[in-house]
Amino acid sequence: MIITPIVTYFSKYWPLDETAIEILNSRIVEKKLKRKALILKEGQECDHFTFVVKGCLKMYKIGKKGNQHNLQFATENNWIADYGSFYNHEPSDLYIETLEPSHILQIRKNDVFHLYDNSSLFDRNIRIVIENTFIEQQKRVLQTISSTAEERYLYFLKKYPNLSNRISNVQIASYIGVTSEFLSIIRKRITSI
Amino acid sequence: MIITPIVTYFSKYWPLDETAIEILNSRIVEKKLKRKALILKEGQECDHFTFVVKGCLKMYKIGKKGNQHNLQFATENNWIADYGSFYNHEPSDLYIETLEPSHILQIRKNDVFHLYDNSSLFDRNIRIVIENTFIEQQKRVLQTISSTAEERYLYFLKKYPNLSNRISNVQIASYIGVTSEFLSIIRKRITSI
DNA sequence: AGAAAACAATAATATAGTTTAAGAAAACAG
DNA sequence: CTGTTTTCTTAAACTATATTATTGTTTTCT
Repeated sequence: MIITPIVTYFSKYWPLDETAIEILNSRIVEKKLKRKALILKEGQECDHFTFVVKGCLKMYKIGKKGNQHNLQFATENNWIADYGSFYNHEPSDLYIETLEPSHILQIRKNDVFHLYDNSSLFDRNIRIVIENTFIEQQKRVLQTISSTAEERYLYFLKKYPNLSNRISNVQIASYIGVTSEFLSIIRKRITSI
Repeated sequence: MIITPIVTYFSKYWPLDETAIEILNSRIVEKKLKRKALILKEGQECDHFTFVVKGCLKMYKIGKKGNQHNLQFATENNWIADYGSFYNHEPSDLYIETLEPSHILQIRKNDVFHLYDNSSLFDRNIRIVIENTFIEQQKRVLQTISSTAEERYLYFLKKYPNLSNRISNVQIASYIGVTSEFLSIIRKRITSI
């Protein structure tokens, strides 16, 4: 079944029952995307939750000077969405784009609400997903206001060891909030110790 | 009734019914605190949601060098809690402290879950509170990785005009992620234009 | 009211991070 | 497989921010 990866994912928390699986299965949209495909653009409303089966995506904002600032990455078994735009029905100021050819499963907004209403299991699981994202982000705020770029980089390596072998340093630099040139300097400093 | 401020607050979203009000009223803890009172310390589990009736609180982390980093302020009609510690039942690495003599209402963890189970209205309202905090924080992450200190300060002034007249620049500096000396320089630069 | 603590401004010096430019290596697309 | 794009590194000059120290002012506590 197409939704098996999601069922497996939720089995860690509140395993879906027959009913929930059936509803979910009838409302999922499967997509295979090539590299650099956009699934959300600034100005659009984020009207879907995306689950990554295979591949890698980034969510970013474009700043005044035209440079990208990465807010989040998502790889296998991660969820990605601009929850602010989604829940407040507002246009997003973010982009979501594949960094690799990717296989994703999406649930459209209407279907998310339908699932909330028809299965408290789905509701609880999604809440956990959002809570975890929230907690991650809180740590990140604290880190960005209290650590140096080098500390942020080392933390990133420790926290996402597989990611850092998979995406370019340009993307990592944009995530930790420095230029890629400065990340080069940091990397040199670290390896030369 | 003690909980009137909370009832009024929720009336903006999903107004509580008789039942919900009664349950809530029986499980609220009222506190009057003086300045510099701690309601959460590093190492403790955050086992309460706090609603500010009157006064001002800050939530912060203490960094390696002993300096405070403000994550959030809460004034009248704001909620404050370390949701990460609360939901994952983990010790917090944050402090929550009054900046002024304050009047607060607290709901202990057990009671929060009891309320979730017994009133879907309460459940929905709290979810909205957390969602909003989450969305705020997402904006903040983007800002810290993409803006200068001066931009962050101007944004803070615009966003929290009453707060900035009420708390010291030391606190604001700690929130936007600069030293108070550098904030002085920024302020001079701004007013001299 | 008076002592103690916290605050705000300033300046000099030091460090962290950006910008621009350029070239070599690696990855990608047709 | 080859031309094109992206990535990584380096360096010099520049800008943003931290650190330390000093001083006068305001706020808080008793």
